[in-house]
Amino acid sequence: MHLNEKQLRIVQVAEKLFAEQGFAGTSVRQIAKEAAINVAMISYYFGSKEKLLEYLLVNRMSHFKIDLIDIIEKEEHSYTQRLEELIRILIKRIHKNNRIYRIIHSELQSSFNNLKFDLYHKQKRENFNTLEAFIKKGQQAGEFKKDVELMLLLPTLIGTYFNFKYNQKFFKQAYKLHSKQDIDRFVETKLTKHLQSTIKALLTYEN
Amino acid sequence: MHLNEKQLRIVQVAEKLFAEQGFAGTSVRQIAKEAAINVAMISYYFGSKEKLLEYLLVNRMSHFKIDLIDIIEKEEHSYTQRLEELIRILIKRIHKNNRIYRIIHSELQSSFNNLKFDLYHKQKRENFNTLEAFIKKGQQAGEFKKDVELMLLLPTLIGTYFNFKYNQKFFKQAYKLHSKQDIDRFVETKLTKHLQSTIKALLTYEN
DNA sequence: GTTTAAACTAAACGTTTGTTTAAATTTGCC
DNA sequence: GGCAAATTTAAACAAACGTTTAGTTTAAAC
Repeated sequence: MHLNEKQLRIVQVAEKLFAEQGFAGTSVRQIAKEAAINVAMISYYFGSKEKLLEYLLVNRMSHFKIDLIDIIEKEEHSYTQRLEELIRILIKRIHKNNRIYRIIHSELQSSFNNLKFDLYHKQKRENFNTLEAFIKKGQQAGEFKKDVELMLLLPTLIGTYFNFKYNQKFFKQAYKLHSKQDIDRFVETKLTKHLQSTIKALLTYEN
Repeated sequence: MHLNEKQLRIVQVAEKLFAEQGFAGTSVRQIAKEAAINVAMISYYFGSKEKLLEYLLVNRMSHFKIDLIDIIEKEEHSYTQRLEELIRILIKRIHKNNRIYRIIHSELQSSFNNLKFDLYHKQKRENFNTLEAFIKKGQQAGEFKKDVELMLLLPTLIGTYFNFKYNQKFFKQAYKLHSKQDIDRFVETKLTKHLQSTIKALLTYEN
C-alpha cells in the first residue's frame, strides 16, 4: 500500500498523538484537525480508527528487526567492541522509533486480541536469538563470562532508555536538556555510554 | 481522609483499570460495575473522574519514598552488600506499587497540568539524592569506582523492571511463568539478581 | 463537452461519555 | 417512632465520540 500525501499526514499525526495521549485518549477529530483533513477521510482511507492503529503498528514494526548480523560478524573486532557497536545501533534505532514502542507498551496490556502483536513478539524473539547467539560465542571465546541472565539484557537496554524517556521532564531539568537536539545528543552520548559500560561490566566482570 | 468500604473499593478498582487500560480508556461506568456500586457514587464521593485519579496519585505516591536510610547506614556491612540490599528493597517496592507507576508513566506525558506530579518529581529527586550520597561515600571508601553516570542508575533499575512488566506476555511464555506467584518469585529472584549483578559490576569493574 | 470514478465535505447518525438531578432509602440521634 | 442528614438509586442531561450518508467538487478519459 502506497500512501498519498494526505494518508501520510494522517498516519504521522496519529503516531504522534497515540504515543503522547494513548489510543483511547486521542479522538479522530483531533487527528483530522492536526492533519488538516476532514474527519471522514480517516474512515474513507483506513476504514476505522482501530484499523488506522493496526496499519500504523504493522507497517512501522517492519523497521524493528535490527540488522545486527553485519555488526556481529565483523570478526576483525573483539567481542567487546562488537557489543558496544551493537548497543549503539540498538539505542539509535529505538530512539528513532520510540513513538511506536510507546504505543505498543500502552496497548499491549489492554488489548485481548493480540493478533496484531504477534509480529512484535516474533521480531522480539528473533532479536533476542541473534543477541543470545552472539553472546554465547563470546562466552566460548572466553571474552564474556557465563552465569548471566541473557533474557534480561534487552529489558535492561530498552528499559533504561524508556525510563529515561518516560521521565523526560525530570531529566530535562536535571541535565538542562532544552531542545530536541539536546536530548538526541544525550541519548547518543551519555545514555549510550552508560549502557555500554553497564553491559560490558556485567559480561566481563568476574564475581 | 479516611475511606469507607465503598470508597476503598472504588479506589482499588480504579487503580487496577487505569493501570491496565489507561485513564481515558476506562469509563466511570466500568469502574462502577466492577466495584459493584452506582455510577453516581464516584461523583458523590470524589467529585469527578479526574479528581478520583488525583486522589489515587497523591495518596499512593506517599508510599514511594523508600526508607533507604536504614540500609545505607548499616556500617557493619560492606558498601557492596548494602547496595545489593538496597536494590532488593527497591525492586520489591516498585513491584508492589507497579500499577501506580504505570498510571504515572502514561499520564505524565499527556497532562500539561503537571501540578499533581510535582510530588512525584520531588520524591524522585529525594530518592536520587539518597542513592547518590551513598554511592559517593562508597567511591570515597574505594569500594566503588568513579566515572559512572549516577543519574542513569535508577532508570536502569526501574526501567529493566518495567520493560519486563510491559512485555510480560513475552516473558511469561519464555520463562513458563503461569501464575501471579510465579511472576512474583521471578521478580524476587532472577530479576533482582540480574540487577544486583549488573549494578555491582558497573560500580566495581575497572575499565 | 460529456461521462465516470475518485476525492472530498458538511451534516447527521446512534452510542457512549462524565455528570447532575430528584426521588427513594438508610442511618443515627433525640 | 419521628426527624434530619447522609447515602443510594434510576433516569436524564448535554457533550463528545466514531462512523455513515448524501451530496459536491475534482480530474482524467473519451
